[in-house]
Order: sequence, then C-alpha cells, then structure tokens
Amino acid sequence: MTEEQAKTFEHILRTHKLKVTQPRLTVLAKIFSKDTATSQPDLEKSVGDSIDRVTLYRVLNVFEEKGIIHKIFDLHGTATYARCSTQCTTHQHHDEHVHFTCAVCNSVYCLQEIKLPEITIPSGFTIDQVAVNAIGVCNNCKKLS
Amino acid sequence: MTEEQAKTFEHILRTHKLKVTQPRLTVLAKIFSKDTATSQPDLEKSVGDSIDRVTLYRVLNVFEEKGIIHKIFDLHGTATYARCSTQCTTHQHHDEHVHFTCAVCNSVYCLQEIKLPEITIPSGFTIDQVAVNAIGVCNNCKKLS
DNA sequence: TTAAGTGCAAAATCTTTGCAAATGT
DNA sequence: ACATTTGCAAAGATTTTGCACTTAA
Repeated sequence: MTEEQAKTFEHILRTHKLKVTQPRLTVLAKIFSKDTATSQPDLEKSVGDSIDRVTLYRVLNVFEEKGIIHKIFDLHGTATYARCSTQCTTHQHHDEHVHFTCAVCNSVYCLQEIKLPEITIPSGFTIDQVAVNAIGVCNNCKKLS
Repeated sequence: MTEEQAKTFEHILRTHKLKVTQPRLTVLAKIFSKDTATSQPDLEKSVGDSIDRVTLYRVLNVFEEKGIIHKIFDLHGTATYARCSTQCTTHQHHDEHVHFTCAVCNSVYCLQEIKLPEITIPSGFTIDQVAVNAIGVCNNCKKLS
C-alpha cells in the first residue's frame, strides 16, 4: 500500500466516522485494488491470520452499513464485496449498475459504465432498484482457453 | 393435493427417471402451488418433520440437476426455488426471465411474461445468460401498507 | 480517558457426507 | 430382488454472539 493510498483509505474511514485501524485499512486495500468484487472466502484467505475471521465479518458489515462497499451474491450464493459508487450513503445504496459474473473464474465485475435497461413490471408493483447480472465468460478466462 | 395434481407430479418424476416418493411429491406440491419462489427455510418450516432436513436438501438438489426447478438467491443470499419453464433440461437451465424480489416480504416472483432487455458488455466478454432482478414492493405488501 | 474496535472461545446456523434401513419398481 | 432413496448421526462450513483486552482519538 503506497503512502497516497493509505491517505485515501484513512480519509474514507474518517468520513464515515470510523476509527482508522489496521484491519480496516487492509480490507479497504484488498477490495479497492480490484475491479472485480472480492468474495468473503477470498478475502479471508488473502488476509491470512493478520485479521481474525470475526473481525473480518464485522469490518465488512460496518463498511456495507456505511455505504463504503456493497454486497453482491455470486452464482453460488457466496457473498462478494465491491466498492460502492460515490453516491452511496448509509443505508441507501445505489448499486444500479450491471454486474457481470464469469462462469469460469466466478469473478463478479461491476460494469459502471453500462446503462441500465428499462424494465416494466405488473401493475401494483413498484420498483426501487434493478439488479442486472450478465453471466458468461470474462476477458481473462477467454484468453486462457 | 388433488388426484389430478398427484398425477401431474408423478408424471414429472417419471419423466426425469426419478422414483415417486412421498418427500418428492410433497416438495413438488409446495413449490408448484406458488407463483413465487419458495425459500429453503420456508420449505423446511412448511414440511415440518414430515421430511428430514437432509432429504429436503437432496430432493431440491436432484430437482435442480434434472431441470425441474431452479435456484434463485434472494436479497439476503438465501436459496429460493421455483419451477422451471418447460425448456429447462438437465444441466441446461434457461431461466432467462425477470425476477422480482419484494423488499418487504422477501418473495421472489418469476415474471415469465416480461421480455429481457438488451445488454451490451465490454469487448472480450461473452454472455451466456442475463439475470434481471427488479427489487421493490409487491402487489400484496402494497395492499397491506 | 474512554468509547470503539479487536481477538478468542463458544454457540448457532447452514449444508454435506457416510452408512444402515426402508422403499419403489 | 435390487438399485434408489430415506433418515439418522456426525462432520464441515459459515456466520453470529458474548466478553475481556487493546487501541485510536
């Protein structure tokens, strides 16, 4: 983690009235370093025993509550986490972007740049948000095959 | 379960080379009686101890493998199950319809009649299927509020 | 100083596996 | 009769809770 990154992460934490601690900085670095969502198991493996399993759960939960990250479930129902767009606030997520899940490597990509399709629903229903998950094979896995 | 329904369910099982057993008939009846997907916990509660928990898992898994039902994860990552459309075959699911998840009652509706939007993805990626999940408040919960 | 956060132990869930008994065909 | 399916017990995995110790502000 560079000096500059550390500054950024510290700022994120302070903005959300969270104390700056090592576990939190580590988790932020892991999640923000990738353009794909990171699964709980992957996070757990990558932090090793530098962070207690329970602490990891708590850090992820508080980040989600504060709107720093959001949770997406992959094809197997495993929780994965990705950074929120800037508009996210506590208890008010706006993750209205398309997710792409690779069926090979199971990575979840947040495709911010693609605009959401229009959905029409039956009368009597109201829509708060639309989650779109395209499932296929990603760039990376294509190359490998 | 009416005589006629029993016939239908027996036929479904035989078609997929599955033996006709009480647990399987019960689960089929539960899932097919609703237009919303049924969660594993709900199923478990509603069958009580007429079916062993382990058997329920196995029945759901074999139904999914055979393409009789499909699995959808709700907002909390809980597995829910709904009948497959007729085109589903073993290991070849075609659940390309829109799901609507009610944020109040957590029900998952399969909206077969609504056509899928077009999605464009980055180059190098290929799409196999698109899962759309509209999240909001359903008909039922609207009335109650 | 002190409220917030962490780590450990332990509990509560959720899901899978192995195997003997029961059951459908 | 015999392969399939079930139920129980037990293991494995995942997530939560309680509480004492530590640490950031």
